[in-house]
Amino acid sequence: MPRTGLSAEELKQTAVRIASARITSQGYARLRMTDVAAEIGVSHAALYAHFRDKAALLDAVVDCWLITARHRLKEIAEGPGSAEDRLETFFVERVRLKREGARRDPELHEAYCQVSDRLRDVVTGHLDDMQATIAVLLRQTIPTLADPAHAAAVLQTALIGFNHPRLVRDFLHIDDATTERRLRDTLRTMLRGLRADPTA
Amino acid sequence: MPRTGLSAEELKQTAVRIASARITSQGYARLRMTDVAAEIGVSHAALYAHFRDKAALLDAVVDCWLITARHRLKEIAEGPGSAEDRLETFFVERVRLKREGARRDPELHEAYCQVSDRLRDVVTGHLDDMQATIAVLLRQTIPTLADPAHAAAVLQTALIGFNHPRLVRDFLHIDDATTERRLRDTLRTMLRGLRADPTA
DNA sequence: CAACTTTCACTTTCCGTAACTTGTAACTAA
DNA sequence: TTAGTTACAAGTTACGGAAAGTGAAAGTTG
Repeated sequence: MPRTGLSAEELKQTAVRIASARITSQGYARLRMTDVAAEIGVSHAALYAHFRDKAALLDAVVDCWLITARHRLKEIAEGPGSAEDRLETFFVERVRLKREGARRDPELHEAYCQVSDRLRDVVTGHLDDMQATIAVLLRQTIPTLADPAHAAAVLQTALIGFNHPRLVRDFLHIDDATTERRLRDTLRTMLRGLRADPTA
Repeated sequence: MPRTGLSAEELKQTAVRIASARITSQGYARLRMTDVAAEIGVSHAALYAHFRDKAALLDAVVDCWLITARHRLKEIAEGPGSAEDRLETFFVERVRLKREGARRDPELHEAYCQVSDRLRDVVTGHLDDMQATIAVLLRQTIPTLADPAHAAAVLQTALIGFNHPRLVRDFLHIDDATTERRLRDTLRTMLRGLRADPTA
């Protein structure tokens, strides 16, 4: 039993929780391993037994949020309703979650932007997962699609303006209804295009 | 006749040229009114007779480049070939110009990003002009379109990942051929979608 | 009198230095 | 022997004062 009374997993989760709270209250730029460690009651060096480096702690913080989002979006993708409705709801909800997150907690969103900018595994893995889900939904929506994976990639490209973390932040000044309307217009136009030529 | 021997317009253009060169050689962040003025051979305060403030000089620098791009793109839009070919070439060339600019002169591109981030008139005006041109090309490409202006806006949204100054810079690591292929795929999917339902 | 310069107040940046932070290795305690 | 701590080097940030920059107004020059 470790001297802290916490298992390795418990200590990791405590560190993530504390780091997350400190980012929210003091800003992304002021996150210190020394502060997190002090709040747990260990030396800062002890954290390196659990996280490879500071960036790994940040990854873990962001991953916590991405996991929550993934679960919510998986529920939608696998829930009731037509494939096309689920696909549309998936995209709308994904944007809504992101905008809400960026608005409610801009510093945690900045952490996400930083991790995303550096193409860290937690984010690229998340994007791969999302894209795979979109491909599945596309195949269900347009069964004649020759290459659903390619179509998913093109669709993601067309919707990057709604989903890219930095653009999400930059476009928060545009109201939710307008954003959602444009998202639906763009998505529907893409789907009609994919349907019109499923071999492309 | 002014003491510098330059007309007001000549002095402005000299200032823009010098500022542009200094941004390129020393970086956007190190542009100083005092340096530009010294290079012209006037006091820094004399520049304020020609530019409202430093931001206005920056606007003029960026506008210089935007005007060049606009001319090139207008040539394409009004040149030979089918409307659809012109439309596609317009988008491909626009992206090519931006990527080339960002690659060849990253500091001037940063100036553009800053001016764009602040939603300065020179950039919003440029975007309006581009969108109007796109609407014209769309009407020629799909004459049944109920609202070409709206369709142009939706199309711009779908292609923002290729055109947004900061994303242009971030995606330079992706090779030109891949970028162009994805751009054409996305554009063609959108056009098929617009054609499939021109009232949307 | 137009086109400058000089001067000024305020703001921003630079710079040297001290303090802090990160990550590692040796050491210690339970 | 695991789970820490301490000490350290190298790197980064904070800070205060000096220097420089911005923009406006008064003054000067051709």
